[in-house]
Amino acid sequence: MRRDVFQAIADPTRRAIIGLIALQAMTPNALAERFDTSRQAVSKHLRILTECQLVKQEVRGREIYYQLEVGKMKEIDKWLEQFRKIWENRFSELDNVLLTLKNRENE
Amino acid sequence: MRRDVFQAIADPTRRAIIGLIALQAMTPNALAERFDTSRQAVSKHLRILTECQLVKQEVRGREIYYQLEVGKMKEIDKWLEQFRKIWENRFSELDNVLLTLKNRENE
DNA sequence: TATATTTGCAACCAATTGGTTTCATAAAAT
DNA sequence: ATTTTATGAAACCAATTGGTTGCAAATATA
Repeated sequence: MRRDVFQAIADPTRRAIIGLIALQAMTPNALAERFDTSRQAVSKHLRILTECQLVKQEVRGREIYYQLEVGKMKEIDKWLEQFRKIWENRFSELDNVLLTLKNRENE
Repeated sequence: MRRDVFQAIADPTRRAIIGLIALQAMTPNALAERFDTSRQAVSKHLRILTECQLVKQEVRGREIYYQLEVGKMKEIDKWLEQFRKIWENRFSELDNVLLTLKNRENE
């Protein structure tokens, strides 16, 4: 079964869960209240997030607090790095095109 | 049908395609040679990438050159922004512990 | 003109996904 | 001691996914 960060963040509910537990640890029940699905569905999402180490658990009695493993998010950032270089350079490329067009007008 | 950037980058083959056409525009045939799947499979990936505007086409005779719409990648970057703040401020280490403790107090 | 090349699309298929309901277990509350 | 609460896991299901093969259309080449 493929379990990586990219597959994990593909689902909108999971992205929302990530957004919530990034701010503070939450239990499955507390999370489920925020969504329009069953607690069990949220539990399955948490299992997926756990499997790709995006989330860690802290057991407290019968409750389990889930919290984001923020560092894992860097994996996405790392992959984005190569494109960030490009889109930052795009500005100068665009500028060059505009300059060329402007120069042609002046001839 | 859900078509967003996050779903698009979930597939490893699509991520590889994105990586390739980020550097230079390529035809479906040229792309297919780089992978262990059929041209049609690559074509389907390109369709998905097109549908979420991650890719633009340039028709040249019977060939179609696909190129990355780099700006669209910023959407991922934008989503990551909120977490970048956390991991850069080493917020994840100490303060999340404090948040958890605060959470306990509130019960 | 006839043939080869490049491509997208439709039909089909097995595997995966995200959801459900039902159940068992463990901890807290009564 | 009994009941309530919190949770994960299993069985099931419809929809989606990523792949295939077999077209048809359009462009290039002989």
